[in-house]
Amino acid sequence: MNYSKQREIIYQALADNVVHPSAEYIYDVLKQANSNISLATVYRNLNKMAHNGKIKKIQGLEDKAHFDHNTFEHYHFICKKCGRIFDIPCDIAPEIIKKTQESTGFKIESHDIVFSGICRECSENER
Amino acid sequence: MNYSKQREIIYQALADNVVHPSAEYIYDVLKQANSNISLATVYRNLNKMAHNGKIKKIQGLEDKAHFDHNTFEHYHFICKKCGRIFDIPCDIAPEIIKKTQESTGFKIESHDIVFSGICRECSENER
DNA sequence: ATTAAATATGATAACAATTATCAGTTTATA
DNA sequence: TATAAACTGATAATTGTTATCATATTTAAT
Repeated sequence: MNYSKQREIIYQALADNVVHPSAEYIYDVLKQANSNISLATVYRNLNKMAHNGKIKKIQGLEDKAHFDHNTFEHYHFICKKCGRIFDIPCDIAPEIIKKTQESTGFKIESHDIVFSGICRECSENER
Repeated sequence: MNYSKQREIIYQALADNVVHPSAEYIYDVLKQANSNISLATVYRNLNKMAHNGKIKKIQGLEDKAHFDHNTFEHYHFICKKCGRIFDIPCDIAPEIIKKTQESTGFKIESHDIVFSGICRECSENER
């Protein structure tokens, strides 16, 4: 894999961003920053980086994929009301994985946990 | 929700099936069984049944959704080689949920865990 | 049984997210 | 600096899924 300027700015846009953006969102951000990047390039590089573990791809309840530059082990919560995605720190999973691997004989290389429900803010706004 | 013949045969096709089929797969099965069912009807009813808890929708690693008539709590493993989806029984999750709910204040309504890697069979075939 | 309202259907058009294509450009390497 | 490999922008194509709509089926009330 060669160096590429576009991959660099895509990663930066992802890392600078508080939320967990979609490919389209990153594309819009970069467009507004006067880059003449192509949407295909955004998809290509996000997938490439997700593939080799530089970033994480979040594919869960929704129709489109989201990305996360945080690669330390954590999970996600999607709010059904506002659609926001929150990080969920978690340390119980290693047990599950070990247990599962032993009982099934499967080689587990990755795993994802996606919770969904109503976030606190939306829950409070409800009444 | 009214009774419907089509929903009945869709559920049967799902329940009779060993694998975790996609909507398209169920459609093909029913087509070959001489039903003149429509693909839209398959999608409509799978989603409806998933919505009211009669079946489970698996949305995870792949590009398309899969369905499962097993509604007891369990998770899934997707083999990166053969693409098959396996059930993973699991009883640790309730702890995670309680913990997460307490620490975040989020109301968790559902969750999904998708493991991926290489299944035993593919692992053995590798050498 | 007959009717009327609600719900479901098949066929297909529309849609949104993503990927493939391809000619031209950039990067790494010899 | 020449060459091959990798990357890019523009956009066409693909894929999974949903919307539309005229017709048919189901349900409940007469």
